[in-house]
Amino acid sequence: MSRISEPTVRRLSHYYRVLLEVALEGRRMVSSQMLADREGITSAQVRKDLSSFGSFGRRGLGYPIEHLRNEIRTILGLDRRWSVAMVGAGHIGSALLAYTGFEQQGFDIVAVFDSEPERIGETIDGRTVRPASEIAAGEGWDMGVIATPGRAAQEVADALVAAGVRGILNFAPRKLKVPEWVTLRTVDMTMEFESLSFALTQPKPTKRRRDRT
Amino acid sequence: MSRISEPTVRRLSHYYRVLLEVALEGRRMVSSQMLADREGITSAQVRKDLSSFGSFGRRGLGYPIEHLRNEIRTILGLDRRWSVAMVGAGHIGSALLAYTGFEQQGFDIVAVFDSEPERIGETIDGRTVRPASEIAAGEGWDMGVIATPGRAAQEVADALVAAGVRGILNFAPRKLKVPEWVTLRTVDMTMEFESLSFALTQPKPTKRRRDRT
DNA sequence: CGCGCTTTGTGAACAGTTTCACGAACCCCT
DNA sequence: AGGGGTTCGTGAAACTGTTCACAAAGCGCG
Repeated sequence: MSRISEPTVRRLSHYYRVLLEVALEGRRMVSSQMLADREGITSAQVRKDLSSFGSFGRRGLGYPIEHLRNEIRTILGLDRRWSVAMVGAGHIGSALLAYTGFEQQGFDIVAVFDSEPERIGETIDGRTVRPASEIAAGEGWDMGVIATPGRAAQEVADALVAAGVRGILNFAPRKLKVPEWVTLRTVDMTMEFESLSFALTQPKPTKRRRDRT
Repeated sequence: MSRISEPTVRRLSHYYRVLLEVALEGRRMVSSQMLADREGITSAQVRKDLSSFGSFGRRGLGYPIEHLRNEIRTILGLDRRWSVAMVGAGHIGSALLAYTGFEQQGFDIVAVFDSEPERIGETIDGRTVRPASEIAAGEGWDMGVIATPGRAAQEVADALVAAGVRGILNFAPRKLKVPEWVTLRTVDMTMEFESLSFALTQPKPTKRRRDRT
């Protein structure tokens, strides 16, 4: 019942998906061992994670899939819808807009902005691209996604903060500064490549830790 | 001079970029404090990171930018080119193909595969899309990128392993199993959204740790 | 009902990472 | 050449996260 750590949260996302899978297989209960196997982690880890927000399992039986899934949904805040502003309608932005998975999870991308004059007014997957200057006015978005080139990222982040978002997902290869009440997550694909490059460069088959995701 | 930990490697990527920035500002030396400020971390962290692969700094002066940058380039394996196979020519795959930043860092996406018959033969940014069945034959790629729907991901990963890649960057929202000699990195955007959603759901302004990237 | 089997929940040990704190090295100025 | 100011390198301490190991709970079956 203690604080839920960041690594635990990330694993909860996985459990949430695996639980759907095993539910579809017709099961009602699932053991920590089975979850662990599908995740490539230890069963102790699973139990510790799940125990951090309550005792749902039954000894000798495992965890009730439906109930556990509902709990996780609540913990992760997936029992509501989130309104999201997307900034940057270039390659990455469009790709994200086209992906329907976010909407299925409750993330509605309700506005799209770009600073390229020629893209303004264009329609992408049903949303009209608007000028970046309109961001700061804000329309009650919960989160913003930054999919612009690196040089514009900080400026956009500032505008999103001004617009009142409380969370930002940044795909630009830049460290951004945001006030402490705004949560920032950065996905830096170049860094991922470099991390791979490092691992492949290591002379010894370096004690290669399991994928940290 | 000890082992370089994964968190350190990720920060090295950042230092590498920041070093370019400060070099362009005309400096020759940079202090751990200055690097730390731009990264939003502590100077002690920077020194620990850099000391893990040698002593390059000069007390009282800081680190020589050019030299340090070259060191990091070597450590990260960015002093050579890597050949990369991309699997999945959908939205995400195309977006990655269109991004020129990877090539600039030494990552050459030299082949593109897809399983959709209608996409085979299509040309995306100069590369012709080939059928996924040809992956396993392999052409000496160093790495593979998986940008397919989740259900196809494991199959693709197996093919890439058969093709002899030693690193895989996975964008599909799935845990993949690969042999221990293959390094796997997963970028799961849905999980990033869920992690944000969790942070925004927390009642208290939870002790919100700085962006871990 | 009692025994054997399974599986949870958790304190304790362990491992890995970050921060602290301070001696040593180095520059610059007088 | 000496003193003051800066900054590195690094052992030690603090912290965070993972794994271990085992008592307790619960089922099924004879």
